[in-house]
Amino acid sequence: MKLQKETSISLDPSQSLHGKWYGDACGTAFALELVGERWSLLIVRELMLGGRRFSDLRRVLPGISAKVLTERLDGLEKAGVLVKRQLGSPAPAQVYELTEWGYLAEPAIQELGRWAARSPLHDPQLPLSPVSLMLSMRTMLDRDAAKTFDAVIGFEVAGETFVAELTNGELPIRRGDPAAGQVIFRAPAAPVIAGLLYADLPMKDLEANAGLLVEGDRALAQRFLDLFELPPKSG
Amino acid sequence: MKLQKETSISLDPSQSLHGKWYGDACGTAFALELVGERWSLLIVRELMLGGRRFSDLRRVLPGISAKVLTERLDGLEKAGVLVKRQLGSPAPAQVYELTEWGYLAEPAIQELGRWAARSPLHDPQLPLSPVSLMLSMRTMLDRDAAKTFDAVIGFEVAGETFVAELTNGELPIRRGDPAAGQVIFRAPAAPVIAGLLYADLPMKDLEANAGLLVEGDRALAQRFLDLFELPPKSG
DNA sequence: CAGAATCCCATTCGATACTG
DNA sequence: CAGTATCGAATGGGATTCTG
Repeated sequence: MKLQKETSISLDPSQSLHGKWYGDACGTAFALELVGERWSLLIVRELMLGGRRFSDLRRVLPGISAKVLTERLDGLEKAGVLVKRQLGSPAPAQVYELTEWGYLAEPAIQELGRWAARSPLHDPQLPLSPVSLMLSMRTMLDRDAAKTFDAVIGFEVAGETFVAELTNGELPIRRGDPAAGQVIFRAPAAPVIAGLLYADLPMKDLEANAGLLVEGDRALAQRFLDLFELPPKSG
Repeated sequence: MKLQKETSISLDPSQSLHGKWYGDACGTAFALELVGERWSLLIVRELMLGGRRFSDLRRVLPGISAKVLTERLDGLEKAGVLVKRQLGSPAPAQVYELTEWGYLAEPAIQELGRWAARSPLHDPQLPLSPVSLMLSMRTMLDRDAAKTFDAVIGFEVAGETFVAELTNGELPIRRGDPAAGQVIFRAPAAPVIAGLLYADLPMKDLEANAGLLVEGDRALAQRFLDLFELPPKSG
């Protein structure tokens, strides 16, 4: 009798996914139904560059409790935003991964970030996760200036590694070995790189006192860094 | 014992605007700090086409209580998203209006809506406010197809009136007398127009049984309607 | 009618402790 | 490591009432 509907999602639109329904066909309202709870969108953000494990998420979301993380992962899975995958290969482990549709949330996340960054109250000096940093680069890239610029840049930030491949004004980023880059930035924490990108702090200073390490073509590195800037503050 | 926090809002960025802080420099996290609470973003949405009064907001946000609306308006004012203005001209009244920066949230709201509309779970048949409808048109407009098409369209939806002026693939919308349009759509409720735009229901049917009224150049009307479509469902 | 103030219950949060 | 279980405290928000 109660086959899948119970265990999966009720498609009855009068039923909320989490009990609080705006009763509104507006896509924005529905989006809030899906990811409007505290922490949800930040979890999606952290998965945006590839699947992560439970403990990874706890680590990069300072302050989230195991209980809430469990609840949110459940909700997001029911909403079709992510899937939980069992990896049994080397050691048994489970990974949470965005669905195809989940990945499509990136523009929304970016627009929210771009907007908030223009608030006079925004403080860019706070801690930042490696993924946030990498995504912010996609948001803040000056695409026009980048059109005539190809480069492969490696990153190692707080132990996580990425490769960014600038081509045609696009900046795909994947997890991978940074040694593949013409330039490699290594930093013990994301805000160091953020200072470089957005506060225009000199490489040398950060190398001297913030643990930054820049390997490879330094001129290319600087040209790359100049492609990024925060949107102007409003008000 | 703990007096200071509750009596006022601190602008110290290490202090939350509403007591729950993500402690994250990521713009998205800060956006959620500002508008992440239940109802907040929908209030912003409803103000997107111009200031509204307390009771207007209560009417178009079915289910919000006076208490919560008051709290959210307070919070949004402190966050710099909106301002409360006293109009004393004809009758004393107060209007909530977005700040310049508040208006800049439209792309974020639209991207969220566009994303959610692609969910297989989204039901476009629910109630819809007039403002949601008008904003959705800006989201779902096929800008390429619209580039070669100029038109002025009037709307009267559930008693609210708007003028949309299609030019250069842009669709500015303001409140105003719909009689200014070459075509005027009148409908008792927003979903009627939504059916026209997104479900491709025939004008004639809706005129016959949903209270739709189309005045003016009907061929132009149909051409205009053809410019809109929902994004493809994902998954 | 606009909105502040109060009451009150259900929900939610986050910390800690515990389990396979 | 990947979660459950539990519990006290805080918050959410609906209903109602009060003020101008």
